[in-house]
Amino acid sequence: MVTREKVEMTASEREVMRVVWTLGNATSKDIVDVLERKRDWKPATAKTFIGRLVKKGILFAEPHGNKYIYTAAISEEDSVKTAAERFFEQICHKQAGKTIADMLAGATLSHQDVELLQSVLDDKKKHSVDKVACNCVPGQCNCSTQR
Amino acid sequence: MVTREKVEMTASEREVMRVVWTLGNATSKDIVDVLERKRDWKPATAKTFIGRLVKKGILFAEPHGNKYIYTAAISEEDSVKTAAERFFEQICHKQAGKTIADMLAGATLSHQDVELLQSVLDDKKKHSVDKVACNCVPGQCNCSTQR
DNA sequence: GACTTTAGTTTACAACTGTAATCGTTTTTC
DNA sequence: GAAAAACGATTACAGTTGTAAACTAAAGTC
Repeated sequence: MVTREKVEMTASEREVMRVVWTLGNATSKDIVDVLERKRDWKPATAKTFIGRLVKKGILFAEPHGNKYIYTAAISEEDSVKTAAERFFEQICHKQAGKTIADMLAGATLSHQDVELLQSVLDDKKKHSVDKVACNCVPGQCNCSTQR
Repeated sequence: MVTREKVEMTASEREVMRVVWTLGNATSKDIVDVLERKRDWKPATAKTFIGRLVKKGILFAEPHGNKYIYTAAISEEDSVKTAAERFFEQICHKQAGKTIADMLAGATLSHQDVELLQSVLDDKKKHSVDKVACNCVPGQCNCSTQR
């Protein structure tokens, strides 16, 4: 099993982090309560994930009396960005555009989102290339035969 | 452990599938060769993943003499789409726009990609909303306090 | 102060993953 | 046709993940 440079978390661990990101400071009770309702987790289950996140250094546990106040060691934005990167590492660079277009098509967007996207896209227009370079090894994509 | 409706695959299994998607029909040798070079996998390792994919029904194994010709049971496009959906299930709907914008900013795009994206975005403009509805349980995002 | 609740820690345990060696057959190859 | 190579199946085994009970110690409650 390969050691990952960037600490990554599982989907379940992310559930815990979302509570912490939302609240800023969270007690285990906060986390347990939210996930008991959302995921029907027993308190012990949430605690297991809390413990694992602390061990991984993704959650800080500051002693506060006899218990802890938990805070996030990484921002939600960074974490989502890292997860997105990992996602795109699994597909050919040439497919990124089409894939993002699919995501876009499937998303519900606000006017503000659309504006932001338009400005990013405008910027991309200035830097778009004739052909996106393939990052695959031979046999893992048909770049040569692809348009 | 929850049973997933849609069959999903791990990153390693996806490596195998990419070879099959690329070649259309692949022998185990094709797969072994590509991944021996790319990932330095021993032949046995690739074979394990082939076996698991067949068992999951993601790979078809058609007997051909004494060996098999492997073909994909699902298209790469569908598979990427499913993976993307799973990704977005993990974050608040309200963050989707920003997240897609980040992905866009980080991607290398062809002129054609930009055109496609522009047309999707144009369509989105017609259907964008004032406020994206939050899909989170209380305590897992700050919708009320967010712009 | 005895009893209950709460928080954190330890232990459990099966399924999933990554990584492969070994084994039993076929198929080549000389 | 005997030896070597190739292929698929079986077995192995440690680390990860999901799910949680049990245990321990502190804190609040009557």
